[in-house]
Amino acid sequence: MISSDVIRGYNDTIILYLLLAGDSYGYEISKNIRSITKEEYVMKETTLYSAFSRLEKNAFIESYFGEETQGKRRTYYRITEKGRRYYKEKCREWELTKKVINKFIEE
Amino acid sequence: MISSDVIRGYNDTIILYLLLAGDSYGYEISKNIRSITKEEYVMKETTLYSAFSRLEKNAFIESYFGEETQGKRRTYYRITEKGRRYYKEKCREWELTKKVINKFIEE
DNA sequence: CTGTCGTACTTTATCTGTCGTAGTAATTTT
DNA sequence: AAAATTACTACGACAGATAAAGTACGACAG
Repeated sequence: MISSDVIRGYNDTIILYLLLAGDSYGYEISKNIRSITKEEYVMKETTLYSAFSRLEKNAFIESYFGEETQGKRRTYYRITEKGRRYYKEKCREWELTKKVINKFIEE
Repeated sequence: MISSDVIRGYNDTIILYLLLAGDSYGYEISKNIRSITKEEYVMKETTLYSAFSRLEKNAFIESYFGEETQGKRRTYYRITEKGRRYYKEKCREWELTKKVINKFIEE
């Protein structure tokens, strides 16, 4: 099991990555994370939705309502230019973080 | 700069790693982290000392007073068997975490 | 036609770890 | 004599994760 304290700080990055491939909404993103990681990481609902509002507040994503005429209305999210830049920054940071933590890990 | 949210959850592991090499105390551990990471990661004092008390509460480390006859008295820490097991567990977790996060990172 | 399951999301409240600020205390360097 | 270094403690604030519960709609089984 992966402790949430580790991925904390990368949940936003994970969401942005999935939005790079196209607009999406909560439930779909959640399912994509599960399938991509083969259930090794499952983002909790509340974590996901609170990440959305944080990302939107920071203008890394924008939201709009879907056109579904049936079922519950979806809130779609689109990554912004600022979001793309942030994502790239986090990718660079990740490479550094890996190097740093690796120094304290024995295989 | 490495954001603390990323390493959060590995601070304990970093401390345990350094204690594997022998008993030590706050200030020394702090300096060792700086030098090992070439200042790329600097653990804040308060973070460090609060990690000590958490680790001790969980019986991953034990403390004892140093014998210095001068200077401020040091609190030394020793890793326990339970601490060693926890450390190994975190190492395995780290390998999995790397794999998971890497799936969402573009170089 | 009722209950359950799957989809999709919201609200509230709590917990944990980090960190800013400040203070204590002794020694060493300038 | 002042400033820097060593070594640690106390307090309070904050952010992100999460548990629990609820809302809302459609589909499908019995």
